[in-house]
Amino acid sequence: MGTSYTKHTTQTRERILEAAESVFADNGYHEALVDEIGQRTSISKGGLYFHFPSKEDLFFAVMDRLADKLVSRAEKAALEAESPLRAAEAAIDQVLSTLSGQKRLARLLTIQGYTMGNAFESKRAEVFDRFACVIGKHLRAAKEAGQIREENTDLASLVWLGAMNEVIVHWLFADGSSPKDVMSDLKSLLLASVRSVDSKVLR
Amino acid sequence: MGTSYTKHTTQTRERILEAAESVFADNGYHEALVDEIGQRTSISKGGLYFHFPSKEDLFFAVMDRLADKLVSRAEKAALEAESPLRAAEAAIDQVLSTLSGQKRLARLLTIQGYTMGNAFESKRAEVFDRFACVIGKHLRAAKEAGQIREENTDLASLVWLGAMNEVIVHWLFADGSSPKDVMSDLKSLLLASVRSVDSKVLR
DNA sequence: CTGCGTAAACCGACCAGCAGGTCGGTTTTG
DNA sequence: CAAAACCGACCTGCTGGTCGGTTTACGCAG
Repeated sequence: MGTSYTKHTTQTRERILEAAESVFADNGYHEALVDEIGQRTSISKGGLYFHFPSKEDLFFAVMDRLADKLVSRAEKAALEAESPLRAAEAAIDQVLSTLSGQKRLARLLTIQGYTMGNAFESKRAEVFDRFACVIGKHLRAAKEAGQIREENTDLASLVWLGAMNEVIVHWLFADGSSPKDVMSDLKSLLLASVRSVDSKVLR
Repeated sequence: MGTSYTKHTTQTRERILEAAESVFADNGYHEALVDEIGQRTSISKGGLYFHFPSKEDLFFAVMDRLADKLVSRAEKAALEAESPLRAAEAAIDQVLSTLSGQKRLARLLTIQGYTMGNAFESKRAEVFDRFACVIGKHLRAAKEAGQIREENTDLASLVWLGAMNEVIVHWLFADGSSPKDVMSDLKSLLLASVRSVDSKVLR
């Protein structure tokens, strides 16, 4: 598997990423100290900077890694679904239930991610877009399969994503109901938002 | 109207808030310089600190002021609606169209707001909750009026809010379609998510 | 197997400079 | 003439990043 660069190096990088993830998750970007990552890793600052050129790059690497994990989970779950719409459903289901077990990760992805200055903006866009694409793909398929009424699937995936995000954020602050508890309600709301109805639209 | 504290002082405070708003909007919290606020105001740092005890407090004041403005706009718009559901619709309509004309404000409320560390978290929760309440109030009324099917109106308002937020954020990054352009699609999505249907739910 | 030399990996004391906050003094207001 | 309002040079803590030096890993010759 390509990337030989001594197994040891790769392991160390991974160790750093792991620790960094937790430090960033706890404190957000600015309040996270490089030194603390060093402490938790038992790697000196110099060592850290041997593997990553800057704090910012390290942060990006952490986010990428996280997004990779989650997106692949979501897509895997989607594969096992028996219809496009179910697939989209499964994707958000997966993300929600994963995150609801890991407050810190949830925090990192939704709130802390922002805690950088302008530099991060495009990164946040990138990460969120990846999720939006996963949802969008299945929604588009669902449209072609006639499962949904909504034409604007891009917008719909944005809405779904935004809804998820807000539910998570809300849970992070007011530790009331966990995302798991509202999941079924949430899913029916989101499904209703796009599903085709045969009845006349009344209002 | 209470707050006499010399008209002059209040004016100055307002001037500071105005400038601070624009500086924060441009740069986010961390990258905003107190000195720059001083520059744009022609008030020295000392003067600034006479009116606000810290940069953080100043930022909070800016956010509060902004939220006040927007919420009252939304509620005013809701008043003129002829049904609860229409009122909820009018509220988000108002917010979206206001923000779509002011990228910088939109930025401040959605993205830059986060750029503080943990200190801001509760503030962000507070501000967003205020919007959620406005929506929630009308949604609840709509439920009682039988206009909507959805039981969980709290969740629904979260979903609406999250959707709006995401649409705005997306527009801020990829400067494609403005919120105004997608507004009608968005509204039908959101309405569909809660509206009562007479047809059987099929899937 | 052993020793050796080179380069990768790692160390940690130190630096730099930035920006929030202070404070003694000055001006304005009433 | 107070007291409020304002000034702006200065201070200070903090923290990302550096860098010369040390240790470890590893290929290779003897």
